[in-house]
Amino acid sequence: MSQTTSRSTSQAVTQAPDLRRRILDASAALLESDGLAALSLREVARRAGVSHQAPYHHFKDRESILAELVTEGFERLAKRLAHANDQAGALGARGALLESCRAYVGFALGYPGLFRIMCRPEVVDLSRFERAQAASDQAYAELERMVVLVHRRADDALISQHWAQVHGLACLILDGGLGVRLPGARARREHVRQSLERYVDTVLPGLAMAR
Amino acid sequence: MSQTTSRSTSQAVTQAPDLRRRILDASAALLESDGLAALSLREVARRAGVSHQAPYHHFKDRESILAELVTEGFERLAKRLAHANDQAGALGARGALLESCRAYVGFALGYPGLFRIMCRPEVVDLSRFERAQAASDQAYAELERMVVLVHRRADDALISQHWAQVHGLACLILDGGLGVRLPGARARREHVRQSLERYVDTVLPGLAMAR
DNA sequence: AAGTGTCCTTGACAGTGTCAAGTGCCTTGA
DNA sequence: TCAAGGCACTTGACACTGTCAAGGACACTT
Repeated sequence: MSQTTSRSTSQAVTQAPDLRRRILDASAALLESDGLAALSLREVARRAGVSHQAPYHHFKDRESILAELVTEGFERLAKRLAHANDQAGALGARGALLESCRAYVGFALGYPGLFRIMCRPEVVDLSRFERAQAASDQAYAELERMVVLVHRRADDALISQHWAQVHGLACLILDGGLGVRLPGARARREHVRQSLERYVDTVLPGLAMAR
Repeated sequence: MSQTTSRSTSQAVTQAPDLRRRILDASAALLESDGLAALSLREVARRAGVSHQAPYHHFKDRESILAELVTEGFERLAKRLAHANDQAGALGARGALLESCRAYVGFALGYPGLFRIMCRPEVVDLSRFERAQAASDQAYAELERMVVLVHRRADDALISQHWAQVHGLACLILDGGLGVRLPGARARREHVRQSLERYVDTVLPGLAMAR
C-alpha cells in the first residue's frame, strides 16, 4: 500500500501527481491505440491504477472525460490554424492557405482517435459542454479568418466550401474509402499533398500561375 | 402454413413474414429515431417481438446486422449517383455535377443515422464484409464516372477533391459545427444549395458564365 | 480533540453482446 | 403412419459495461 496510497515513492511522483490528468492521459492513449470501442471507464481506471469509481470524483460521467479531450483537441487545432493564418504575411495568401489545409488534415491524421470523437456528436454532444463548444468556435473562427484572408470577404458558403474540403479529405482518409485505397502513411501524405495543392490552385487560379 | 409459418393471426401476416427483414427494419428505424447508441440487439429483438437471441439465427453478430444496413445504404447511394450521371446528356456537365452533389448530400441528410454508420469503421469494418465493400466501391465508381464526365480525365486527386467536397459538407451538417449553425431544415437546404452551386462554379468557371 | 470535507474504495444494479443448451414444429424417408 | 432430423426460436448464463449508493482513510480547521 505504500506505493499506491501514500504518494511518496519516486514512481508515484512521476506518474501520479494528479489523478485527473492521469485519467485524461490514459483515455487519450487508449483512444489512439485501441480505438473508441475499447475506451471504457473501467479500463481507464485500471490503467491509472485506481478503483473503477475513482474517475467519477473528477468527471461527472464518461462523456465528460471525452469532452475534456475534445476541448483540448479543438484548442490545439485552433492554435495550429492560427499559426498558419499568421504566416500569411511571409508566405502570401496561397502559401498560408495551403499551410492551413495541411494543418487541419495533418491534425486529423496525427491524432485520428481524438479527431474522430471531435466530430461524433453521439459520443460527445458539444452543446452539453460550454468549453468544448467555445474551443470548437475558436477553430471555426480561424477557418473564417483564412477565408477572409484569401477571398477578401466573409461569405458563409465560401467558409463551408473551404471547411468541407479539408474536413472531407480528413474524414475520407481516416474513416472512408480513401484510407483503404491509400495503404501506407507515405502514400497518404503524398495524396494529401497533391489533393490540397489542386484544391488551392482551384480556388486561387490566378495565384497558381504566379507561384 | 399458408403464411410462412403457422403464425396465423392477422397480426402475424402484417408484421412477421420474415424475421430477418423485420430485424433489419427495426434496426434501421431505431437508428434513425434514437441514434446509434440506442441500437442494441436486445432492443431490436424486443421491437421485433422475439427473444434476445433470435437475431443470432440470422446474423452472426451485431456488426453483421449493421453491415447489412450499410450495404443497402451504399447500394441506394450508388443508384442515386448513377441516376445523376445518366442525366449528363440532358442537363449538361454542370447540371449533372450539381445533381450528383445534391444526391450525395441529400442522401446523407435524408438518412443521417444510416449515413453515419456508413462512414464509421469502428462500427462497421467494411473489410470484414465483402458485399458492403463492393457496394461502397460501386458508389466510388459513380463518383469517378462523374469526375471523368466533367474533367474529361480520371485523376485521383480530382476524385478526392470532389468526393471530399460533398462528403465534407454532408459530415459537417450532420455531425460538425455547420449543423449547429444552421437551425432548421429549410436553412440547411438553402445553405447546401448555395455551397454546392458555388463549388460547381468554382470547378467549372467557364460553364458558370454560360449558364 | 472533535468535526468536516476531500479523495478514493467497495458493493450493487440494470443493461449489454455473446456462448451454450434446450424446445417445439415441419419436413422427410421408409 | 411414424420415427429422425433439422430449422427457428427460447431460456439461461457469463463477463463486461456505466452509474448509483454507501463507507472509510486522511488532512485541515476550529
